[in-house]
Amino acid sequence: MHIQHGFSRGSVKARGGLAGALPAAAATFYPADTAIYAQGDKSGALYLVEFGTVRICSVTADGRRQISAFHMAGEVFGFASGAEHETYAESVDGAGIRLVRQQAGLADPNILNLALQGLGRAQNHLLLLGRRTAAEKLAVFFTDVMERQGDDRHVRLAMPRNDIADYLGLTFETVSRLIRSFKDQGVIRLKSVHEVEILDPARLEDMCA
Amino acid sequence: MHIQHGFSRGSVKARGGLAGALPAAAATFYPADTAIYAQGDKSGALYLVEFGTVRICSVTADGRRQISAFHMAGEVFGFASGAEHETYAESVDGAGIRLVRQQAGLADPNILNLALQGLGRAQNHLLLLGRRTAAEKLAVFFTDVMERQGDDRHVRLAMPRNDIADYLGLTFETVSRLIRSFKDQGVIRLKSVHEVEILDPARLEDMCA
DNA sequence: CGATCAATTGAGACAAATCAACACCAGTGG
DNA sequence: CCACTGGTGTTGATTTGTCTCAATTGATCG
Repeated sequence: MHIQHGFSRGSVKARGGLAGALPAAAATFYPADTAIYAQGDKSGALYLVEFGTVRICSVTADGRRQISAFHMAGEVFGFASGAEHETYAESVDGAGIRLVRQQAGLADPNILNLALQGLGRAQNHLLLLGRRTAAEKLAVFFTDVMERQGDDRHVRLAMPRNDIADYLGLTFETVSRLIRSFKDQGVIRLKSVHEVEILDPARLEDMCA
Repeated sequence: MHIQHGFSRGSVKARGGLAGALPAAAATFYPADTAIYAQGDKSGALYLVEFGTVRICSVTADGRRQISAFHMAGEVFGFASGAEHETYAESVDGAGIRLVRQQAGLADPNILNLALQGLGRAQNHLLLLGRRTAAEKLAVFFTDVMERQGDDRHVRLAMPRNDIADYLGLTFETVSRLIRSFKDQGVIRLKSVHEVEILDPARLEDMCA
């Protein structure tokens, strides 16, 4: 399914301490829109994002998709409760992925912390999906990406509008309209389709409700 | 904040193998609508539901509430990523809670599995909140509770309509109307406000989409 | 420089929320 | 025993946020 390029890189950017003290391993480059693991694949392995962005997806029987998380440089993903993955993971934009652990197993408190971090984020996202308006959703999304990218003035959107929509529980048209609306209100400016400049961070904060 | 009754009970109903091999400890009874832990409380402890139902909640700044999970007999809750709880837990209907672990810590693969189970459920719920219609949400909810209660014909709703609504990302009026609609379609029957009989399980399954 | 896919924009439809009234208890006290 | 009361649930009328459908523009790439 996916093409594995023989790609390797020096050291992991230890962002946020997530990746601390994890063993080194070979890295793989996944071009845009290629699968990292599929639904039904044997679980156990954990992956570290070196660069690029990864999306974790679920789908309903009739094909509606929900993106449960985006993972960026320094973050670990691949957790599964059973023997098989119930979600699937894809590279969004071309991502370097390091295999961190073949058998997520016994006795690593580090792993537990990463799993709990994932759980915390998921709970936060439940609140967003269940109880926030479309505008609030987008404001929270921008704020979140901003913080994770470490720049409090710019947001680089690695993913297409459709992915943002599937992450926020909206349609891509609504996402597009909201971005327009933020622009009209002077909260943001579009440097390009994928580059957002935050003109009024305070106002953006307010919009998170 | 909460009244701790001196309550104790023999053995845990080991439903679904969740509670296997966890050490025994004192149990506490929490009357309906009392707090088990609050947002901001120090985290670390884990709790086992002996009987009754517990809700895990988050709230927005302006008070909108999302219930991220209900926990029933045999299930463990209390996981938190940081030093403090970002969610809060309350007894729904009067619940017996056993403290399972004071310091969720090092090297217990069992704990990791429980956390991963929680993560899996959360991801499932993200799909529900983000991509399912109101009717689908309720159908999934009934199905889920049915399975967890082990009776494929009856659902006992320990929680009020408002809690169901906050769990499914709806309003209680909509929940009420949907129940009515299910009844009109002959899918369910209300034995009482809190007791649902599934008349047509196959149809209910279909409604989950 | 077409061709293709992503993004934008508009008009209208619809699902669910909101606002509002009323019914149904269970508990309390007269 | 019955009226009273407050909470929970139901039902109705209406509004509204977001989706759907449709057309157009804009980017990207052989």
